[in-house]
Amino acid sequence: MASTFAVLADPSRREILDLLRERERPVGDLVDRLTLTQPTVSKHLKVLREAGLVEVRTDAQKRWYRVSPGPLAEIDAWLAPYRRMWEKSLDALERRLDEIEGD
Amino acid sequence: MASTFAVLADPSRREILDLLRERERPVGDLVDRLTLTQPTVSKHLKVLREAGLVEVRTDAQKRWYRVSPGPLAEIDAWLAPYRRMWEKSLDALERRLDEIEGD
DNA sequence: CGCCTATATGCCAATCGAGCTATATTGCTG
DNA sequence: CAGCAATATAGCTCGATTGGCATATAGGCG
Repeated sequence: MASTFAVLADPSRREILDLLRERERPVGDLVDRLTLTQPTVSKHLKVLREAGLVEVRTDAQKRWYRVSPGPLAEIDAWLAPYRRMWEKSLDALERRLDEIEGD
Repeated sequence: MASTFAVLADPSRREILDLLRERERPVGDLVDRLTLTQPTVSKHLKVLREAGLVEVRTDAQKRWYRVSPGPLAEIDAWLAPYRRMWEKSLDALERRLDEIEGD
């Protein structure tokens, strides 16, 4: 998991993931939707691939990329022990709102 | 949320958060537990503070740091739409295991 | 006030990462 | 095979970031 956070730290890569979450896409499709050159997009895809966050399928010259969510599940697991902390805060917020509503 | 991932990308900072998750701690306590110098730890704490991931309480010369989980909840929200993707995979895995068990 | 403790800040060196342009590679098609 | 389309790689630059050492600041204490 070590480097998954580092991979997700880049906004362009998160944007790519968000696009691939909708559907599988070839590289050119991503280039059209981002304000980055094709080589830059390919480089980000390589990083995402090596981190296990996307997978490729070859179809003639096209490479169809799709999300591979495994590492995201590990991030989720890292978050788990913190989750109760903000749930507690949210509960407190809810109670406050209930109080106000009660007035 | 933009930069929260970048802040979490550094392993030292994640380690600091993990230590603070157990309990509130003064800076010197963190320095003792990490292989970093005091100025470096203070610098990481500054980054965490500015990202809203920790809060400080002053007590004479000591500064007690604790986790402030708000930004983590935002990470969790970003993950949400992906969650069904790996839950689906886990479900498939479970079904496979059930099949094997059924043999 | 002088000194000690605890923490923060300034400055520097080294490294890393993102983006670009130019070029290589791979596969189809006439 | 020539040529086009789609993608990948190489090489470069610039800016950001990490970590350390030295030093400043702030708060007790004798």
